[in-house]
Amino acid sequence: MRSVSRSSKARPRGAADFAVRVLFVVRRIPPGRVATYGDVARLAGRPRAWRAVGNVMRGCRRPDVPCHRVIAAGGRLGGYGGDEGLKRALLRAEGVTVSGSRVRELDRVRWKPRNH
DNA sequence: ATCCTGACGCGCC
DNA sequence: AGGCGCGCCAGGA
Repeated sequence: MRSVSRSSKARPRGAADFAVRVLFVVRRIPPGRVATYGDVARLAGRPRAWRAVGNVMRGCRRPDVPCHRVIAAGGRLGGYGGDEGLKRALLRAEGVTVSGSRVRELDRVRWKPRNH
């Protein structure tokens, strides 16, 4: 047994590891599907770090990271650098029905990753 | 180490 | 239907 005694509170991993995980998760979201900030937080290993997820998204400007597929809870679009219209257009282009600032039938387009 | 800021979530008015 | 406030977490000054 590895009596490693890992401190539950302490983060043995790298400091910016959270951001890396978040980006990794977002990159796995397939086209036509969306995930809420809460979903990403949970998949990244921090169920209550939705806030931080948003901050990471804010700094993510990479083309390989489909940050437009990350929306707010309840199907609300959330932010997108102030260009909510662009986010809406991108989602619609992928087949996601968006009404106003709200994604319709969230349960249907919500990305459900398999338990790997 | 402390304080402040946020592409949030959720309840309540 | 909106808007407000509080709680949450990570990063930067």
